[in-house]
This record gives sequence, C-alpha cells and structure tokens, in this order.
Amino acid sequence: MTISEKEQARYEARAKIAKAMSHPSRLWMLDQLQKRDMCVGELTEAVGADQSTVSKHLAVLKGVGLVTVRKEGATSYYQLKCDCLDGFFSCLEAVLASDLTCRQAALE
Amino acid sequence: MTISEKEQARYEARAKIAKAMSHPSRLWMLDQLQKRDMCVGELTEAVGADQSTVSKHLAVLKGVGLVTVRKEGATSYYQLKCDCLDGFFSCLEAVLASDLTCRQAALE
DNA sequence: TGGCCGCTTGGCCATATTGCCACAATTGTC
DNA sequence: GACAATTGTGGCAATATGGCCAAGCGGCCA
Repeated sequence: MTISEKEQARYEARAKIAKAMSHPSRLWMLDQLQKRDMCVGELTEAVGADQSTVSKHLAVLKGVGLVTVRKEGATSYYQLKCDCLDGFFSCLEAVLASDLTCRQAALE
Repeated sequence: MTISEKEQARYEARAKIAKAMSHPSRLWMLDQLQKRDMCVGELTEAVGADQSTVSKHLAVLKGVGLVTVRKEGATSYYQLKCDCLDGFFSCLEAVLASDLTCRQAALE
C-alpha cells in the first residue's frame, strides 16, 4: 500500500490546521474566542506574553482560516470562524483521560 | 483576566497531544490504525519514509498515549488507544471546507 | 553459535518554531 | 500637525522538529 498524491495533500492540509492549533496559547485563545470576539490587547493581557507574540499567534490562526479579523478603529477584533472546536477539544480530553487512567493502572 | 496555573497546565497538556497529531504522516497513520492494528514495516512501506523515521513518529504517538504497542516476536503491532478521532478529523475537515468556500468567495 | 529480520536508539544536520525587542503603520484625539 | 493608543513586521537567538545514516538490541531459525 502506498499513499496517493491526492491523499498526501489532504493529510498535509489537515496537519497544517492541527499544527496551528497545537500551541497552548493558541489553543487557549481559540477556546476564549468561542465565547466572544476579543481584541489583541485583551488576549495579550490574559496570555501574559509580548503583544507582538500574541499578534503572530493570531496571524497563524488566521493563516489557516480558523479566525477572521474585524477592525474597529485602531483595534482588531478576532472572531472564531468555525463552530467545530467541541469535537476537537473533547478528543483531546478523551486522550488525556484515557492516558491518565492508563498511567494509574500501571502503578499498581 | 489572566490564565491560572492550573488552566495553563491543562492547555499545555492538550497542546502536547494536538502537536503529536499535527504531522501528515502521523495523521495518516492514526487514520489507518482506526481500521486495524499495523506493524512498523507496513506503515513504513506505505508512508515511504525511512523505517527509523516511522519508528520515531510512532514513539511520539505512544508518548502522548494515543497508541499502544503489542509485541509478537520481533514485530511490533501498534494499536489505536482512543476512539475519538472522528471528532478530531471532522473538525479539521470543517475548517478546510469553510476556508475553501471563503477563498472562493474572495475571488468574486 | 552465527546470521538474518524487525525494530529502536543515538548522532548529526537542515529547517522550522517561538519569543522578545525595536520599529513601522494606522487610527483617533487634541 | 503632534501625540498617544493599538496593532503588525522585521530581525535575532534559543530551542524544537524532522529526516537520514549507522549502530544496537532481541527474537527467530538453521
């Protein structure tokens, strides 16, 4: 069995999105944006990193189409562009939980 | 608003798992393992990379508790340890689809 | 015992990521 | 126009990642 080019491109595209989500700060920001739109300043204060760092993180999320920007004067409000994060997060939680019980069992 | 230490640890744990899944080869292998257990040789042939590379990819997946290994003689059979990948993949697909329609709309 | 097969590990290099600083750019205010 | 506020960019250093080669390890069989 070998992976076709088409298949490979598909998994590369998927991986690109997954990679954009695979950073603690970005994951947290996505989670917050599920509740409401937020601007860079708010996110910067919450995350506790440099403002430029947060801006770049947001650019990554925008680059893969996870968020969009809406400008109001000088401030940029970032908005989540998909409503599918529940499945994503619940999968991560499931893995965490199963791994935890597995480790506990290994200690006995 | 600031992120608590506990919250931060949670998102780091989540990101670790997401990062393990954010590589085309690993994503593909996870998808295949949904259907049946596979050994390193099979995966190596399909992926088309060096065997050591595939072995390391599998070690990454094992490290975050996504798969387990079962040894039969000299060959290692890798087995998926969670049944939550559907939500994960469907989220990626949703983002891809929404981004695609968005880009098409931008061209008009 | 010796040799092969399947897999893992260590080493190495090229590349990518991350985070900060400094600075540019745009907007609103005086 | 000058200035502050808010955000984006370029550059840099530290670190992490991905891939291959080569060597190591364990099991199997003659």
